[in-house]
Amino acid sequence: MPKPAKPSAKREAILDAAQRAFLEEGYAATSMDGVATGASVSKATIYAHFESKEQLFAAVMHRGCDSSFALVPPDESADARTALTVTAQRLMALLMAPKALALYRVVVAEASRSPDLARTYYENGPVRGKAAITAVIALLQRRGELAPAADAGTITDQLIGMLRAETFQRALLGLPDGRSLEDTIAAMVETLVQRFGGTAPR
Amino acid sequence: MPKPAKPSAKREAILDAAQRAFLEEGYAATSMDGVATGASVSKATIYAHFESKEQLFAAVMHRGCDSSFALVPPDESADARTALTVTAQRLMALLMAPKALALYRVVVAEASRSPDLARTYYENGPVRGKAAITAVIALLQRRGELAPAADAGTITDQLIGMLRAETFQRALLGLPDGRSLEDTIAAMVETLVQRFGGTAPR
DNA sequence: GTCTATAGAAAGATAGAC
DNA sequence: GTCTATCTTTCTATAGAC
Repeated sequence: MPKPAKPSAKREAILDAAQRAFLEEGYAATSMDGVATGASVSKATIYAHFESKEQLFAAVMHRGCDSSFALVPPDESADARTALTVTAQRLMALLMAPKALALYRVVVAEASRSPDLARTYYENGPVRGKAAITAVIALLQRRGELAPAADAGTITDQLIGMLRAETFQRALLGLPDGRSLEDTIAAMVETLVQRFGGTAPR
Repeated sequence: MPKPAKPSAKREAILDAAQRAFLEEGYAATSMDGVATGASVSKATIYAHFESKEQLFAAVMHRGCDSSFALVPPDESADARTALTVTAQRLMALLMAPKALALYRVVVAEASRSPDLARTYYENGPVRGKAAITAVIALLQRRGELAPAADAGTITDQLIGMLRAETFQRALLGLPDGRSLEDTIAAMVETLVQRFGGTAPR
């Protein structure tokens, strides 16, 4: 009966070691022996808690997708440029965290073999992140700082897209930084403000 | 002496089967037995041509990165909106091809263990693609259809970023399409034209 | 639940005949 | 170069004692 998700010291150690291994090596290259050693536990103990390697992977990854993407909204009084800049900085801090990058790599790699995982990741990561940013954009629109020329969701997609263009992709591939993150953010803010700026200085 | 890259029927069959396997299963989950079967060849024959699984992987993937990303430029006479739209459509056709997606997944997954591969991919894919699009942007700037407010490289990054935002990410994760590609392209074109449009109608 | 020990299958790589 | 057969290691998973 390896079902109950009761917290237990060994169980947590197994999950932690497994997460480290799966994120670093990927699913196929991770061995149960390695996880056992990493958790200072015998292999049999792992199988007392999890039915199979596949289920251990699912448990670990779904847990990783939940531990969440809290995007703190900018101060209400901030003007458009400030709000967009702060939002961008916080989003990039989330996306560029080593663990977030590793999680993304594994989810993408296993997407075809673990569709549930891909969906869970998407709903908890990108979808939540987009919702948080859309709220910021919508607020700026209501205040007349951004024109309602396009709906908030579209603007948000463009914002996120422009941010992930260079820096994120290079990080994902393990390549050294190209242009600076600050420059990318500033260019993005400028484009959105010039495009959708309402009453703001022109 | 498994070095000479002499073309040979069996050698090509091995490379083809290996490519199929690596792109579908990933590096670790691909077995040499599977490749041998897929190529209708014995395992020993593979080792007569390639020193190890790792070298076979490198050969296959580098070949895949070369077989290239030719981005045909739009007609010289096209105006900004048309040129940007056509360029976007052609770029997305390249990025969304199933093989291109599979290649990207594997390169990302193995980036930390195969830095050379990541670099090769980046130079042959994203870098070439960006160069091609930057040339288009620069031409539009010289013709006065786009303002030189930002350098062509920055505009190109924003263009690519906005395109890859939603559709590409969902495809990468194997999720069904969200908003339509046409809408994404149209919104991107509008943003860039409104932001950088020079003498064009405003 | 937790361990040691091991079963049983599959992996990467090679020997040797042709 | 190409094959069959095999070596050796490593893997997932389990049996059985405690």
